[in-house]
Amino acid sequence: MEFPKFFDFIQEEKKIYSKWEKEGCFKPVKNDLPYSIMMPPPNVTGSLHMGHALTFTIQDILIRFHRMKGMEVLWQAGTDHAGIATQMVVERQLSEKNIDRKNLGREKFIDKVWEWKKESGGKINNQLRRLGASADWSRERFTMDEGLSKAVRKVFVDLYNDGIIYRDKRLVNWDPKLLTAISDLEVEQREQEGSLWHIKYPIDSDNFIVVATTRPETMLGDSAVAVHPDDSRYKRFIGKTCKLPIINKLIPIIADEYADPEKGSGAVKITPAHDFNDFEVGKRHKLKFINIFDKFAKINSNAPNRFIDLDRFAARKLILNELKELNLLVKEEKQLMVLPYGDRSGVIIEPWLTDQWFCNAKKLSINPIKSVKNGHSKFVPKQWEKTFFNWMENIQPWCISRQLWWGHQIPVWYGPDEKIFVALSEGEANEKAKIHYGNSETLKQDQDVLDTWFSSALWTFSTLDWPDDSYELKRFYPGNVLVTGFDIIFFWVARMMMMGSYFMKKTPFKDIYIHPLIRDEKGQKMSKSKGNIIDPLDLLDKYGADTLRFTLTALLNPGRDVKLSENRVKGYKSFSNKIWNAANFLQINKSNFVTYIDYDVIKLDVNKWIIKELELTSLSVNEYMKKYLFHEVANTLYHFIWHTFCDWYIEFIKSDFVDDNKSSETRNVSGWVFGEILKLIHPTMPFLSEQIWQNLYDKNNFLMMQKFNQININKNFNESKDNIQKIIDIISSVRNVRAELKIPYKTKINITLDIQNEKDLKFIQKFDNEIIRLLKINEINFENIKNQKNSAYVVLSEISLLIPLEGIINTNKELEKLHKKKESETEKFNSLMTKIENEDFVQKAPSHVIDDFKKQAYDLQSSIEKIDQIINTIN
RNA sequence: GGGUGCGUAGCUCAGCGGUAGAGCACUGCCUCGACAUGGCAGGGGUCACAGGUUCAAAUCCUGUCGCACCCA
Repeated sequence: MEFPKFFDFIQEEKKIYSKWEKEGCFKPVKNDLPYSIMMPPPNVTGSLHMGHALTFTIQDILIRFHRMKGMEVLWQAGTDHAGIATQMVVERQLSEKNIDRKNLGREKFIDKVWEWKKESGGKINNQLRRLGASADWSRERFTMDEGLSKAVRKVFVDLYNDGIIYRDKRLVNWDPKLLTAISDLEVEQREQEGSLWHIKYPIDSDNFIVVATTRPETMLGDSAVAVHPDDSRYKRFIGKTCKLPIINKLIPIIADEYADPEKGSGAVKITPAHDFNDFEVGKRHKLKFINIFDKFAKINSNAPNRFIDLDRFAARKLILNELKELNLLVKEEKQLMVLPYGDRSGVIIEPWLTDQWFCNAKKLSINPIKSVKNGHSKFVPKQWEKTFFNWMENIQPWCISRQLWWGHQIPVWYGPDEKIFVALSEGEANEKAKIHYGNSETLKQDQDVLDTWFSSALWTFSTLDWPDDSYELKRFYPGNVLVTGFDIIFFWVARMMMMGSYFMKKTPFKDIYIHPLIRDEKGQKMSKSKGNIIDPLDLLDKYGADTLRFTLTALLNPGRDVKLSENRVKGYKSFSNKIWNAANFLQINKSNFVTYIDYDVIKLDVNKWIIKELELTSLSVNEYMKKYLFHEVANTLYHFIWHTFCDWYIEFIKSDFVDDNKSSETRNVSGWVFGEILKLIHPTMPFLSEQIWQNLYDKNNFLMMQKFNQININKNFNESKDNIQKIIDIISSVRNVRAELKIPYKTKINITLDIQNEKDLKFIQKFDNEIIRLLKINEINFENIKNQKNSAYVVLSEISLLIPLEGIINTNKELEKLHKKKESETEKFNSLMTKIENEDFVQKAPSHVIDDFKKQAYDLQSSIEKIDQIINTIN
């Protein structure tokens, strides 16, 4: 068979993926042990970025790995409906056709959104396919699906009946552009330069109090001035009133610890309806809540006429001008401050007093906190627990209503007298109303929708058909692990844990693996404005999915951000190529691509050795997978495949293929070991490995559906492993001498090996042909090293090696080297001996350390003695 | 201001009580029938600094300096 020179990933990846999908490889296969990951649903408007590439690569590695361990694996896929983002996208499209959402009406608008979704929503799912994600697309869910919507309504009704959801008038983060409340998490705190204005509030004809504020326009809604109770400057004013300029009404001067004597003037104006801190102060002191903004953040009719309808920034200008004229503006200080911006709209968020639906997150947080504390849910790395506890223990009421059209309309109906009916359906609400009023009344459903995260929080069980009882629900809840970046610990982990533990009585995942963020090569966050974005689709085109996946995996060490540069990806491209070429080599040499071998019939040491190394590698990979140490998985495989298998094993066996006594065993072992390599690398490099498997092993059965072999060597292959290591050491040291002395390979040399140990001698003699071939030397003499001038010497612990260099090289240099080596070994030996002779050490150190030190000292001593002998023979 | 990490080879980082490792980069040699996206070999580090604990510290503790991120 003609083996293509390169893996044509552009052509093959697509073909392989669609074969997998067509054959149903991504669906769970019934088995004893379930394994499930609930894919955190990407936003339906989203498109693949580097963060997605990382998080879904990790998930796919875990999924493929456990599938190949023979578990019943479900990777639940889907997207969320992204209320604000989607509504914005569709609105923008409509406005291009000069259509206003409001003219269209709610129903028609929602139809438009569904149309959009059908055409261009969820393109990220196809991008995930390109990455190789083996999610069960046949079970794909969308948070607006009927089933999931049913779950949303049930959760709302239950939580309302349990008193956890309630209606309240509170300050919310109001987005005056999108005209909706948004959550704390959708508010971005941006640092920028601003001003602190000091303003006089007159007390009487002689006295005034200076307040400092960054938002003078809000003084239209001031209801007090607060000072610290212990602030001696202001103590005498507490309980008095001052005149609020411009409005010209009297407001009280109150004592409250919220006023910070160090900050500004120490006196602070209190605007309870427009600041979160002032809101609390206002409640404590029973102040008036004066709302001065409308929903566009323009001044409303609670302010004097000339301000009405002014935008907040225009109002600020006017107020400052008037204060200046009144001579009440003391000074303006420039300072750095942090302002809240809506992450979708990009405008400054306004704390605004409105009626909203809230969820008592405090109550819901109790069980998740418990289950992390008692270990039912574990954070990996553990340190993230602290962040989680910190957030959960200070959790605020969760505002769940949004003033949007796209989303789950709140299942609440109002009677003519505003009486609330909470029900699973309109019909049920009507029935309740009939009972309440005694006759049919027209009800009006709440116009608001629920926060997207309200439905996403149910993802771990709503996708498994809850509230219906299904096989999948019983089988795959709770999931094994949640994989996510730390930036959404709060979005995902916290909310899903709250809802999961409330409705399913168990937290939704056993492990919570938090991975780092991807940054550019300088460690900067990738962002459009910085122009440092690396597009994963671009990398997929240039290097293929396997290489991108392997790169991400190799760079993924816990606790540190991933600094990615295209050069790193380029580097790992060579690794893909190496694997491809190893396959090519084995194929040329007619390896048997078998999937079973009998360890008991293996005789050759190289074969025992490589199987032993494979076993060790496989054990490490399993250990590292269990601990989510993906960089170790990648490094272990990289080292084993490239250095152990390709650099040494393949080099060793080249001669076996032409040796009738050895070729048959080696063809079996090389083929089998390589198949196991393909299995081990498959979770990280699924396409390349599958392609080689299809070409060489089994056209009819996919690699991705194979099971790992339990490599359980009943015979002891350790001896071969140690012996082959000796051969490797001999070869390396001769190469070293050759390179150091610059002896070209054209110059043929001989070597002499002086091996005292009979067993070693016999073993190494068996390998003389391999050594001669790999070193390109003439011959090996096995004899005691005698006095011989003009030679190079190497001392391995129990083997001495001599290279006669008569006429080839000047040996003075060699002598120098030997002296240097003796010096350094003597130094090491002495430092060991001081330790061994130290009584404290002998008494306190564990015995295995002492033994180890003694052995090291012994080895050094015999090595030094040998060096001495050789030096003597030369002299 | 509060919190969480991090300062180890030129770069990116492992190691986290027993005397320093990897990948890349660099240097030299090599077209030898798998692979130049390659092979062989090599140079390079008082493990930020200062104290302390210990028989033993890159590793644990305290402090200092520097950097990053999160929350006010």
